[in-house]
Amino acid sequence: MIRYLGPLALASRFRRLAEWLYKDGARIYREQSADFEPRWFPLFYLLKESGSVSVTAAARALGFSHPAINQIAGEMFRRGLLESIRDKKDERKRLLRLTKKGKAAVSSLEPVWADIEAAASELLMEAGGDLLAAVGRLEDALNETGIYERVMRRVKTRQLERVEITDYKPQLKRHFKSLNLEWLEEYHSVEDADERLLSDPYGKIIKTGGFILFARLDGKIVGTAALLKHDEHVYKLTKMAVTREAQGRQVGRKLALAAIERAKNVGAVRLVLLTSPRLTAACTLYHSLGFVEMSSAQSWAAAYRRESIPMSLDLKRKKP
Amino acid sequence: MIRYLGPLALASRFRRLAEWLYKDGARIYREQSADFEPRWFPLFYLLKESGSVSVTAAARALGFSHPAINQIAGEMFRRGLLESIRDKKDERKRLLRLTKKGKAAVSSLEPVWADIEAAASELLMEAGGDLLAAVGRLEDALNETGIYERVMRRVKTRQLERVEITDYKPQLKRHFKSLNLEWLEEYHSVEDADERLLSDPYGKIIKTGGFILFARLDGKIVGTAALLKHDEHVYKLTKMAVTREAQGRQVGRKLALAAIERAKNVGAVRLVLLTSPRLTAACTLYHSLGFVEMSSAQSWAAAYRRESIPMSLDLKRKKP
DNA sequence: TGACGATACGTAAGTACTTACGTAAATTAG
DNA sequence: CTAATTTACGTAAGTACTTACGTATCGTCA
Repeated sequence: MIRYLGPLALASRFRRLAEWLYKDGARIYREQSADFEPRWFPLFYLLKESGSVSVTAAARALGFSHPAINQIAGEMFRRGLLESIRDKKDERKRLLRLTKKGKAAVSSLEPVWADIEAAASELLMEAGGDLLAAVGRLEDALNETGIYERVMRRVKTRQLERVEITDYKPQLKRHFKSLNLEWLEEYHSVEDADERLLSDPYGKIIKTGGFILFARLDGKIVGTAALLKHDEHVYKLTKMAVTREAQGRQVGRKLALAAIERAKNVGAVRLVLLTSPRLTAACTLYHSLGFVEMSSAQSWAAAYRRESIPMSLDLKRKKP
Repeated sequence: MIRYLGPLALASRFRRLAEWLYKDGARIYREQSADFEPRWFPLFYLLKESGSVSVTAAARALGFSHPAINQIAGEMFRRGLLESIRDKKDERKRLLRLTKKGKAAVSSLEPVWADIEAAASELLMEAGGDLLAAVGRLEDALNETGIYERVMRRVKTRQLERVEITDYKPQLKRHFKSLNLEWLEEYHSVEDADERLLSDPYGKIIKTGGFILFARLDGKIVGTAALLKHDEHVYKLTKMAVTREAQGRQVGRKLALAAIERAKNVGAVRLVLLTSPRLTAACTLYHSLGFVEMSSAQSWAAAYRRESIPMSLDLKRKKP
């Protein structure tokens, strides 16, 4: 039985429950020789209570898409239960309301509705645990944070844990160059300044008091990042590159987190970087880590045309 | 909000919950660049656990229709995740099982499943009230007695209450004849014996110690039944007729119940009747009231060819 | 053993929604 | 006051199932 699959199969079970309820509802109306479909009920009830409602207003109120309301309204119109008039104040709107026949149908349907309601209540009582309230709370919880966000949070921490960070070693030098070239070739042209720096990472970065970090995933080097020493208190995060296949696996985040940690450990109070608004993923990452854009202060400004947004992170302040 | 509609809109709410879960599931797999649909999960999981399963066996196990399994299996086959072989022992059966690629996919999917499961558990925890168990009990309750049966039970008692029973009065004489003629003309030809009895109900039925009852629905006479006195202890229920428009509204049941009550009150110990197997609704009614078929005892046997099944109710015995 | 209903499967079409997209009216921006 | 954007609605097509139905194979009973 599907029940053993636990929460994973909840969706299927909910769907099946809905189907049972609909099917039995249809059978009940048919047996009562009432020309009425269970799926009409929400709109029918809304119109009974509210008088006249526009298509999208009904959709919002009932939690359906507007074409669904359109289709249901169409069927009810064909049965003569519903009519529509253009809204005088807003010619786009079509106000739906029950016809005389529709209102008459209410009184013959109401006892059946009452019976269905009573039967459903009995059923919920048997199920116990105040199912209705629990479902309400489930909807609230989902509204606040969807399944997607909840799962992704877990996926990301798991991925983050899979990434290993290692320091610069001479035999990793080639990766520093190749990863950055891969990135440069995709987004820009490779310039002389790039070429010089990438060919001598030790001399240009580490010897001047900076650091180079590498990220390893499943034993393979998939990303790198450099910390360039600007002065005693300020380091610059630069030359961050993650290979295409490993993107979206939190490699960049792990590198950035490691860089921040390292900067703190060597007594830095501020971390700066340059990025481009075109690199939305990077910008989102930096923002989420606490970096803020610096509108002024161009003293250490762009060495390359492509880098247009300077960002800065205060290492002394706690994260909000 | 739809929530105000209470249990009546439960079906819609379940459906929407299912949709949310599916949609977010799809998004998660997509983002993980896993070529996997949430709807495959139940079959995939079943095959992972059970090795190889036939189409209908899978459908039964998962609670889907077999075409659903067929379609899902088709998609998984096209992706190379699933293969099928004919069952050697039963050439009709097609055994589904995961391919090498499918089994390989399991290991990459399992961590994601674990994350989804954890997120779902968290969600259920937030919803509280042990929703999963409550849903299980709801399914059990529905399996035992469907919504349809539960509602119809209520509908029927309500309808039963709406029917009023009155005794014979001269001004109702014409209804006794017209109701029975309507019935006779639909199911048989009208014979002389019918004609004579229907034209003189007082003389033929009441003067000989019997009774005639009428059923009134919304002020209109819609049904009738007669109790013919056979001897001091045995009465015969006959000439039961309900007009077409009022059928299915418990008029016959109310008449029969009133007749039983009346027979008891005048000291009868047994009620007999003749019916035809063709009249399934009538047979069901009589059975449900406790009448049993008499295979022997033809002493008071059929006066009319059309009535072939004699039935009898012991008025002294309590209902089982 | 040969006709018979039962079972397994495939295919087609229906259902109750959805997303996607196009048009017209209303609102806002410049 | 015109242009651009937003909103309301209708239509088309997709989705994830279902029911309905046709065909092939299987047990079984006279």
